[in-house]
Amino acid sequence: MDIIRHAGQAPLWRNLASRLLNQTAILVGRVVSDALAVQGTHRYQLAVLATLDAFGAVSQAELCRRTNIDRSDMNAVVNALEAEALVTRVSDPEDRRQNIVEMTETGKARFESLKAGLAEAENRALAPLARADRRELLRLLRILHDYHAAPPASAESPG
Amino acid sequence: MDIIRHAGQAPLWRNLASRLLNQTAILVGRVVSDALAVQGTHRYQLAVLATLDAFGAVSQAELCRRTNIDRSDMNAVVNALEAEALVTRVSDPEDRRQNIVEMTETGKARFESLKAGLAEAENRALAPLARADRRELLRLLRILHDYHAAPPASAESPG
DNA sequence: CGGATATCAGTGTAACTGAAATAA
DNA sequence: CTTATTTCAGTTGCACTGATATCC
Repeated sequence: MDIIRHAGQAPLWRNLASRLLNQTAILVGRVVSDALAVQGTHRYQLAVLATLDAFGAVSQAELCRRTNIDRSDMNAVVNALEAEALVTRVSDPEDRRQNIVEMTETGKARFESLKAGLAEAENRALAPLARADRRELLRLLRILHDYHAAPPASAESPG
Repeated sequence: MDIIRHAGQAPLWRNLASRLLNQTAILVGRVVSDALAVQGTHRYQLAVLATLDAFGAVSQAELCRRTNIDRSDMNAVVNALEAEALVTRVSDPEDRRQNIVEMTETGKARFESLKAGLAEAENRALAPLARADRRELLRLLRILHDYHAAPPASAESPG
């Protein structure tokens, strides 16, 4: 008799880390993206706002490195944020190749508002995991991520 | 002094489960997809072969439910597998709406060959994690996945 | 010159949607 | 008539590439 639950998937497939990561990322990502969409914001936009909040005004290239968003997409994201007056973009007088992107007061307010919705969404997304398990999951994911990710050059410690 | 490594990302962004899942899935997925590509196989194709290996001949709709691949994409995947003679597709005499998809001997051989390359790729992908950590990661991911995923209707236990 | 930046145009493709045809 | 399956045509969004102009 078949009393095994969640027997819907082939064992190999079910135990494949790559596939579990992919599927779970889609499902969890949907919860979070939906929460952001309620406030009319995109995942990429949150990345930029969070980075500006943490590091202050930086160039687009710097934003790319810190968020892992492509330079091409970053341009579009900053365009959108600028159109909503959430950030300003001014040419750096000391290096006129660069744009300095800075959060506006509106942007900061939006970011604070997003943080609240985000915490709630992540909480729903991680609902089946206890506190300790959540921390453990994040820890393991960070190890994997940092192992595979190219280090953000300008942010590395030299040692 | 700045001796913190991987300080390149904003704390919020760095600690967001949704973002870590997404990024890590991309990086790990790339390792695995590349390994499959060496054998001329797509991620979706592996999903189908693994499911057929575990459950025997089933319909396309059943494959969709068990792999979470869209019906539309599934059609294309089975087309490709059939073109390579890795599976056969015959109309079910008992329900002529359905196609019964079955692995050929060639398909079984391909699957065995894929399994070897796959194990090696997953091993490389999970390299920074010790055995216990790998098991723990899989366990946590499965909990999250199963919590959010719609259960594959026909495979659920009744209780 | 080389190297970095920002911008624009376009590619690949994973995931998804809508609708038609067929059959239970 | 409703529901399920397969199939085709098309859409959306994410990640990425190539080229150009500008500037250090």
